[in-house]
Amino acid sequence: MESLRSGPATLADVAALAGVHTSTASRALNEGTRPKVSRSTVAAVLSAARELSYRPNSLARGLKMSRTFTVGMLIPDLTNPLFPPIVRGIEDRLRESGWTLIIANTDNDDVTERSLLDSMTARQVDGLILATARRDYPLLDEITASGIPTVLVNRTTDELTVPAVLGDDHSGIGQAVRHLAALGHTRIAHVGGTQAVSTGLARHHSFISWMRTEGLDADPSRIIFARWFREDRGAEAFEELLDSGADFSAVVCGNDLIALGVYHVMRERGLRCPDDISVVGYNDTSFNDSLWPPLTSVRIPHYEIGFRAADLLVDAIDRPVTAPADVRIKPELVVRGSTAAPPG
Amino acid sequence: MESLRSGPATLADVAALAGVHTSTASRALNEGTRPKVSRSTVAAVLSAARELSYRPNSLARGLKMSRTFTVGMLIPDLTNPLFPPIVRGIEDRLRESGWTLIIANTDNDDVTERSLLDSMTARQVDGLILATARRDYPLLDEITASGIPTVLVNRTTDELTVPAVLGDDHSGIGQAVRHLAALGHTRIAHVGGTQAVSTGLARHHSFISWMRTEGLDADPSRIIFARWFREDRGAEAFEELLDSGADFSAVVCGNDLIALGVYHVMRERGLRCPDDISVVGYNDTSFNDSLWPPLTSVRIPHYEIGFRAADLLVDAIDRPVTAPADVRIKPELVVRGSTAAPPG
DNA sequence: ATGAAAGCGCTAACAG
DNA sequence: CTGTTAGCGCTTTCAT
Repeated sequence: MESLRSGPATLADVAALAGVHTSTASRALNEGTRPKVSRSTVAAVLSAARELSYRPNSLARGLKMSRTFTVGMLIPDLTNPLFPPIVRGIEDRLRESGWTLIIANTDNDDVTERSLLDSMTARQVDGLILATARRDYPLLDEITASGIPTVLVNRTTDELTVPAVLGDDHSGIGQAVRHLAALGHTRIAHVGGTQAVSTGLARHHSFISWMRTEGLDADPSRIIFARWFREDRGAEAFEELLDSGADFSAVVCGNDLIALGVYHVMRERGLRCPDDISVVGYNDTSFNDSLWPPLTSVRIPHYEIGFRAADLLVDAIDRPVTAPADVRIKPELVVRGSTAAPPG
Repeated sequence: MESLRSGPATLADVAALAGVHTSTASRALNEGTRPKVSRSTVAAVLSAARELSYRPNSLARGLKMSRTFTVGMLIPDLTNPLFPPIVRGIEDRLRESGWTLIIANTDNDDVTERSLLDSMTARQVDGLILATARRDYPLLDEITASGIPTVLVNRTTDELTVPAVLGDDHSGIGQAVRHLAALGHTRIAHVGGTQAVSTGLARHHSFISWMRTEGLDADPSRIIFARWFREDRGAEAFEELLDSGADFSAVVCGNDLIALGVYHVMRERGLRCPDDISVVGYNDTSFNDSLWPPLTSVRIPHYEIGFRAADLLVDAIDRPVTAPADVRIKPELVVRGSTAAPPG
């Protein structure tokens, strides 16, 4: 029953084989319009479609319906272990509804980001998920102005014009600080991440706030920021902290990579973890329990964050306008070998 | 100069503003056909396009040209740290030529894989990059039959019907074995990965071959396979090897995750690395130098592998048929603290 | 319940 | 060099 046409079967082929008009075939094939077609014709069309292994051309369909069932996602860099689970969560949720994801890496470059955005809108994506937000994020205004449904993930902006799905940093840092306090630490340091990004700021503020709650002194001399969420930047900052003569028995890090930097510096300087200094990471990205000592860290359910973000987006696309509300997912402290009672 | 139409500007809008016909506008906008249009008209069209921030609708264009400038990629699981750098390499190369990548995770499930493939062909992808190949991979026949240009990456099949870009496992394992031999090891074990995948088999065969080349005994009792490239499977296999009473002073692992499993078991059993047993990993995925001891591993240039694969694919799409030739990228042994001279 | 006809936005012959 | 015409494959009024 091979047709002579080259290439995959089209709706016209199916219609011809079923002996009906293309419009009827279309109605029979689509869930929504199927009731308008007689049972017998539906059967005929469906069997014709199966026989020809018909797959609707989503380009044609998208052109007609001005809906592509495609979502674009911008991330800083996929090789940051933070993002793959988020992406998986998004993909899995999107696939449930038959949507496809296009991701692209911006490498934190504004020009790249804008050009990628252009290419995505040219591809008529139905929605956008951005993991690239900085606290000050002018690009977002243009995007919202364009009316394309958008959800932020993992990070948010200072002005909340768009819904975001994030880890609850206040809760996470609280668990870290309380854990250390319970072990008997009173002089706790913080090596934070860049304050240009919402997570860096939130963890920093939460640190101060929880220290006070615990009745501890959030001494500014024990707080320092890595210039970026990277191991080398973390090492740099921690060295500076040590060299400043700051006096502490534990460190809460802005993320795991910063904690790795702290590990390196400690090893170099002959400081033992946790004997001399306890260390807590953040995110609990892979491999923490293969480190030595295994790193105590605040585990963020990244997969779920992605999943919820996609959920929100699909909603936003279906429903025109909903008020932008953030979703904050609760993290959980995973205690491992890098934290113990303070020395002495 | 805002038009009354809602939504983004179309070619017709640009043509109207420039005072020419759409076809002329189209010719002026496209590099290839631009020479057919007078200098002045080109200028008028271009300026009109800029004024309206015109972006060609790639759906319409794709429908017309039956070319979408989109490539589909299938991977087992993005959260395996092996894949992000490959994906980055592919994306970066693709972007150079204005192509977009769609990736999807199969979780090693055949049914999922087929359905994802369907959805990609429905989206009219111009080419496919597969990181999901097993040595026996019937799906590939259907794909090649469909005529869609395809490149394999990281793994290949037994029958080579399609070009593949891979790490040179023979070279990599050779470097590992020679390194250990040079340190004085003679009784070297191998905890390989699954033999259902080309890399598992190639590394295993290369191990035997290089042992012989070095004049060492590739004793089968020192060779065992993890059921999968995972830490728990690696631990499982290594325990079995130890329990079998095999006698060795070094282990070459099928990949880093298996090596992590080996680390865990050694720690549990009070074996010291490298004092009692030297360990070599494979792939050199992130974090190896944050482990303790830092893991000696064969570094595969994954980014470059992805880049070359995309290169090959773009070529294959432009040029109808080229003979399928594999590209094998040379890896490099990174020596760290997990390897040393044998005890005694 | 089905067919006819129009059109999404674009490019590609084919005139002129 | 430019305009006319047609059509990619699909959905969707509008008739019937």
